Amino acid sequence: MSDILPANPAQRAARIEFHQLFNWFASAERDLPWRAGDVTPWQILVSEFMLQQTPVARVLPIWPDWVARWPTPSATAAASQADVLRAWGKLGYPRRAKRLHECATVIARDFADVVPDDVDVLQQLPGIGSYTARAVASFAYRQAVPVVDTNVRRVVARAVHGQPDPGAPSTKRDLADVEALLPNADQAPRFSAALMELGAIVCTARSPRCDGCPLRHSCSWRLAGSPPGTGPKRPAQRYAGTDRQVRGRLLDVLRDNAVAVTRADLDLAWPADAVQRERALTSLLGDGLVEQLADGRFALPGQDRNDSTASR
DNA sequence: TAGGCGTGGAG
DNA sequence: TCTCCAAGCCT
Repeated sequence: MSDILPANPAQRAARIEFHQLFNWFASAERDLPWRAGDVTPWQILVSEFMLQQTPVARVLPIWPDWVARWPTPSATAAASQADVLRAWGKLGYPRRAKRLHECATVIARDFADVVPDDVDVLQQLPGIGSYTARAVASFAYRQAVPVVDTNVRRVVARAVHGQPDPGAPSTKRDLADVEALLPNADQAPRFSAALMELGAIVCTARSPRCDGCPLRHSCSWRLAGSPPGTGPKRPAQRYAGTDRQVRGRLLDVLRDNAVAVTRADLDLAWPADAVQRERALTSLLGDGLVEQLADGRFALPGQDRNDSTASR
């Protein structure tokens, strides 16, 4: 059927076997709750925030409770930052939670509580970059825009370009690559979802399951004999002992305490290195993820100061 | 544009 | 144990 070929005949040279891909997706698609039919654009946006650099398995237990508690931008905006940061829990990169809250505030205030459907408008919102803007436009609003995440980049690198791994990210080139593959309007969102799914569960970074790949007969990388990659692009990002770990420890203390804590409480979270601890705390204050009260204690921003020593 | 930013599971 | 990596964004 021509309707699932690339819209431009010249682009058909790009070797993605659409029928195979769609057929595979029809049976292999994971039953993820944010893909259900009654999910709103805002709730899809929430899932995209959570999925930024965080595996599906970790988002799965958080998202349903979150969207039940705060179903709309205005409901989210009405919550305190402290409540949002606690609900975010240990998903990681808590700045995302703060930006999600800011994003909700802007949408409630400036967009009548309706998530914008324009990629360029979306991308101006806090915490929304190229990928997230396009994911919302495509998955929530069914637009035929390219959606490029790390999975798509990897699948295209292999299936189309015959490379074991994607090159350095280049938004412009990556978008052009996927644009050239995109089927016509109706099929585009499902195509993007299928490509991402393929990258997530078959064409994986570490040990691709090529035997079960719907593109195995046309994949350029496969046809080239699956030459090995050259290792990670970005040098191993260590975690143990870094400021990020210290920030995580400090924030963990604050999440666990309903009342403001003292500096001594924070010292216990990272006793070994006072200099590093102070640096981490300063950066958290700078990021607006922690605030210091007039009495010197520390709390999550907007937290109730329901403590005996609080003057009021 | 390179590097900072959490966390934990898999190999 | 240790390394890699997971639906990125921001400066």
